[in-house]
Amino acid sequence: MLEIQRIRQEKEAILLALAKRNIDANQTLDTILQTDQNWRMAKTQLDQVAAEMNQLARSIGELFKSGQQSEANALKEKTTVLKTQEADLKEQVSTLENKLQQLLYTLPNIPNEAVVQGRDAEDNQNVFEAGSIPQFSFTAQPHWDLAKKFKLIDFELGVKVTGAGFPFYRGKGARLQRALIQFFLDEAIAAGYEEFISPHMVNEASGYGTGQLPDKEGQMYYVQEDDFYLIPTAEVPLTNIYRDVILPDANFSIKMCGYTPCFRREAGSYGKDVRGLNRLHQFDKVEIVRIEHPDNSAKALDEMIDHVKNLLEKLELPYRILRLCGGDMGFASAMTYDFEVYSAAQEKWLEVSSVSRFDTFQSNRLKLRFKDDKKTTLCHTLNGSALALPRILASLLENHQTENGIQIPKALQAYTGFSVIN
RNA sequence: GGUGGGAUGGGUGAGUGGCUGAAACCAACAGUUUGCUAAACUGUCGUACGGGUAACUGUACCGCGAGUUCGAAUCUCGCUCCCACCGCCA
Repeated sequence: MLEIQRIRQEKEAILLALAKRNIDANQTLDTILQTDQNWRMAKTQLDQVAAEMNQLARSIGELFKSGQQSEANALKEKTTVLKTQEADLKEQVSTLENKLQQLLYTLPNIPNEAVVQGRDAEDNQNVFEAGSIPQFSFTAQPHWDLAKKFKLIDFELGVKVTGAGFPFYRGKGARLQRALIQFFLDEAIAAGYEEFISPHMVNEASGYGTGQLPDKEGQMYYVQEDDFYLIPTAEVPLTNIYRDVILPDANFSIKMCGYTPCFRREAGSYGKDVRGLNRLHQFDKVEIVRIEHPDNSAKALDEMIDHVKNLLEKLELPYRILRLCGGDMGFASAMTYDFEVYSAAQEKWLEVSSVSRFDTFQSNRLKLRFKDDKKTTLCHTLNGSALALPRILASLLENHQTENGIQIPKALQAYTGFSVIN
């Protein structure tokens, strides 16, 4: 959520920045500013009336105490008019406040200067590539065939027990999965992130805090009976640890990580790239989250990128990094780097990580601030996948397949306990 | 699920209608004292929004929402959450 003060002061700049998302926010911003102005006017009036009421009430109290009944009663009469005025103004103020809040909630974050305008994934900038794409002397198989052949994943069983997009991992597939989680967590911990095991369901306030609500309402699984949402990413519980928190000084750098399953309804995306592990309703992910001083968030983002790079290199996977264009960025993000791994058998790039800075967009919703001298200032938040499992698994299977089975990368072998799947 | 208790500032906790934005203590911060540390003493010490260049000032907030009243942390109603015990379950 953008700060209203900022919209007041830098409307033009915001407009320009939002244009990178292909959004013409001119009208929305005008409505916001108009509503804000009306709100302020009503608020000022309300404050004045309230001050008058307080004054009167005090006088009446004193009169009663000194036994001046009739004078007190006379003053009482005066309050009736003020009371209706106050009620009126209160109504106005809260209506305007709600309206403003709604407007602000639906406005996405403004992209960083480095982000280019663009419509969709086509316009993303390729900023880095590493690793070599394997050449096979045989016909490479896609992971869903390999998974079946080696009994690693059972999609049909998942359909039977739950539904599409909820696979079973079994045997070496399950162990590989667990090994990856452990590997990712160990790497994150070594990089200074504190591990958390978090709830897998969150309340509504948390959904709003990180921006999933109201924007992605229909994309989360919802437990009506208790009003809980199944988390779509560990970002939600981890970042919300710091909802309504004021850090005592400006000297902080909070690094958290956590493994959780992630639940996504993926409504509307049926039929597209959903084969095998490419898109699931439940998947596993290790997330890294940072809360930083505004001056430090650019550096933090770089560190996170290096961290993910390092993971992919240890897994010996060819990958590239894209800086997302305005149109392809998430609602809350100011700048996002996507990591894509090349899948040799599918012959396409698969997104395995998304690393973003949110600047003050989340912290403004979260009311996450720090004290700087006397002032309270909004923190910056960042997060990234490090990493999401299914497509990593898919590309491990596809890229590391040989005629004698699937080779496990060295760095993982200590975790799996086996070096080949055959 | 049943019964009972509770929700006040960073923490503990007082406060049953006006003098309470809120005692006291602890923590924190600044200073004085001190050979150092400690102790002692003094002061500061919530958040948000509005107005003002500023000093400052107004308003709101004692879980949330309504209500009673000239006036509510305090009274009434509804809700939420927490704790304890019992039951059930892992």
